[in-house]
Amino acid sequence: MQDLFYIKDVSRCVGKEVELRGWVYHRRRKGAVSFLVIRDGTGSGYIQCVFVRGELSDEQFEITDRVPLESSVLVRGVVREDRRAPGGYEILGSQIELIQEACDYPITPKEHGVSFLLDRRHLWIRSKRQRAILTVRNELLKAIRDFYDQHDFVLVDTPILTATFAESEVELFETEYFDLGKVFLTQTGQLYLEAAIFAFNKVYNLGPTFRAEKSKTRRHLTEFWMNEAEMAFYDNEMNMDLQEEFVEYIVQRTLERCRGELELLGREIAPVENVRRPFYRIEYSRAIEILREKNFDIEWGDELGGDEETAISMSFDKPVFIMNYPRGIKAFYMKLNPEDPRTVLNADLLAPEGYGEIIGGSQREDDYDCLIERISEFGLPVQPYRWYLDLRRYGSVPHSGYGIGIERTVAWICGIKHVREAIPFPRTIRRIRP
RNA sequence: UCCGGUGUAGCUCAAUGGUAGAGCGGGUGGCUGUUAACCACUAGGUUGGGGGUUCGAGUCCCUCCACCGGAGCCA
Repeated sequence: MQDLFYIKDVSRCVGKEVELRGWVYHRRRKGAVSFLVIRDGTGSGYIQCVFVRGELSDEQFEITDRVPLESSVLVRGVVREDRRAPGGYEILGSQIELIQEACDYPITPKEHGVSFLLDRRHLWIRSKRQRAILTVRNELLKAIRDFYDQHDFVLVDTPILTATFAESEVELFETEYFDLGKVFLTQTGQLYLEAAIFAFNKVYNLGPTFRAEKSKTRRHLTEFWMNEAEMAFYDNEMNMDLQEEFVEYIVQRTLERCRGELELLGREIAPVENVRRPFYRIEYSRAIEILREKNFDIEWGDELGGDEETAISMSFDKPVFIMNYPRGIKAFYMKLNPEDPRTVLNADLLAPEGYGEIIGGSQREDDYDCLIERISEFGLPVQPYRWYLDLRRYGSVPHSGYGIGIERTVAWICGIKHVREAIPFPRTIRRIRP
């Protein structure tokens, strides 16, 4: 097969005749010279093609002057360096073929509202900013997989259709499952990862999860991606140590590979560079004190809402763990704190700059009887958890794990305020298309 | 579900209760180095739907709808 030319390789092709295949991003004409900026989706992805009347047929020159934006074209020409060209390289075009003429592309180089753009998300992802964000997402996911590979974790894919549910109050999407009644789209693969540590010791998953909550905030999607990890013989401290190493790695690796994208997005780089161990660790009780000092009307035992999380995360210049929440507001599977049984051995990690919770983690209850008690404390039926309880009967060990929200992490790294731009095709309460 | 906000040209937005406009985009023409090019001309509207007040409603009132933001809940 013949090698295709890609814009990302342009610096290696100076002086060569190339065949560029891509889409018209921008068009200008100055008299007998017309300029087409073509993108092909590779690298930074844009190159200026220059066409001079007389150097190609009138018919072809006409195409360069008329071709609508986002039409697909093939351009033949010689690559050269030129200071006047954006990016420093351009193609002096000798031939152009219109592959398909785009008709009335709806997204123009001017401003559009978010609603308009989300209705055209299938086209919007071609834009510079959206490509930058999705590139960061891609590099972040690669960094996540590499981290686990380097730390002897095994990828265990957890099911999306499930019959059990881990946290009672969360609303789930339901569907009828043949003769077996109602099943749910998963909200977490954690219980399955807990089973898998007995086979592989350290495991992780990476995939979509679903919440039917009617949330309408910048932090929520109904379908979002989560990475969860579960480690045998880890206590809550070791769990936090690992999360620090993990977050530092994925953030710094992504920064290293996506500095250009972050600059394009206008992201301030210093706070991202500052994401280095150690992070801060405070008790839930201390968090309540801090909030009361800031005049929040909050009592020990209350949930931390969005505003509270923002206030705490703004108080620290690095991510901060909030440890040992009251047992009543966290999930049944979390191990009670032996030093203060009013609380559990957990930690939520809040990203700085007001981004709020990106990780929730805990040590799990590993004692059979305690777990049964906790299930009933939450008013949950024991039957669906029979297999999960088995794990406490056949070689139970102390273990811990966590889950990180991919879109929230992407939004934080990119410095964008809404998670819906951090996923290619967002699903929200009001949006299922495109 | 609750609270707040917004619906005017393809898009982004103006318009004291008194003739519905601009910029961009589209179309036509001009320009031999443009950088969101520029210049000239041009087409484009049941002001979200319905009802009401008024001599007169984009503007005020009622109602419905759609969307946005936030709360609750959560990653």
